[in-house]
Amino acid sequence: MAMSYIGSRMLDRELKKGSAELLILSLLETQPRHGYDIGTLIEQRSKGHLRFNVASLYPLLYRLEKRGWIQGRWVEKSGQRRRRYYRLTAEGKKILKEQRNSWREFVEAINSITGLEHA
Amino acid sequence: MAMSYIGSRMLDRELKKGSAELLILSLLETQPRHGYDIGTLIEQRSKGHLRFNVASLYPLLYRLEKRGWIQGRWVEKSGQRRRRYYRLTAEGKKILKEQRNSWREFVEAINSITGLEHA
DNA sequence: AATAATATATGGCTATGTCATATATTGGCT
DNA sequence: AGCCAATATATGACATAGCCATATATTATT
Repeated sequence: MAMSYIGSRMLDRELKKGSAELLILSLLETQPRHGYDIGTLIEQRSKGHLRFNVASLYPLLYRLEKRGWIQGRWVEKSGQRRRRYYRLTAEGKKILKEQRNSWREFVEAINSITGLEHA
Repeated sequence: MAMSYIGSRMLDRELKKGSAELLILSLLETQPRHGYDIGTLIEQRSKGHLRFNVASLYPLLYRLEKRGWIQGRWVEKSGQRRRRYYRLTAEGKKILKEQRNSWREFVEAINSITGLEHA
């Protein structure tokens, strides 16, 4: 029944749903990357605050590819397991720009309501 | 089947899921308020950027009350439809503090990843 | 040989916002 | 009086997307 809410754990989980796409698109902006790389990068750069479960990450990559925002290709190298590298498409770049603006507006809106109510 | 994604509409929608609790707890910090008041306040203070559907708002209030974070009571006044006013409980204040910290960390984490990737 | 790290994959679960719709009251307009 | 907008709360069915658990396979380390 899932009875225990740790409060901020709950917040984190739900917030991630909205930011996952923006994170991935951002990381693919300058260079193609494979899934595992994206996952570890998010964890490292956020200093462990954000961690994506692989069961969220790979399905999300498939969705983004299906929508035409990213494009993947298999790369096989000797001495390495095969990897699927994703690059940002033209459409993806457009969406990234939109989502960056949207994110900024969202943060401002939340802060305007939650930051020191009386003010 | 929901086939069309407008990009940033998607981001907005999902992000709201994680911030709804924080918004409501924040608005109840200084004074008790009823549901409809909370809904309109969120819309006004965010200058229309955030708008909560009533079908999200009321069930959320019931959940928060069930968890003991807020406490509601009916108020009936002549010349007014009855309203249910919610106030923040001691537990709710604790959670609000946690969620504020969590929100700040979250924004920092996202910005550290999405803000100008090369840097 | 055993274990850890790398790398991708998926079925079932859960949480929560949305759409659509419903009920009631109050106030303003014509 | 009749109509409609705003106020105020309520709920069933649906969609989305991250999580848990588990699986497979390759490479590196002990």
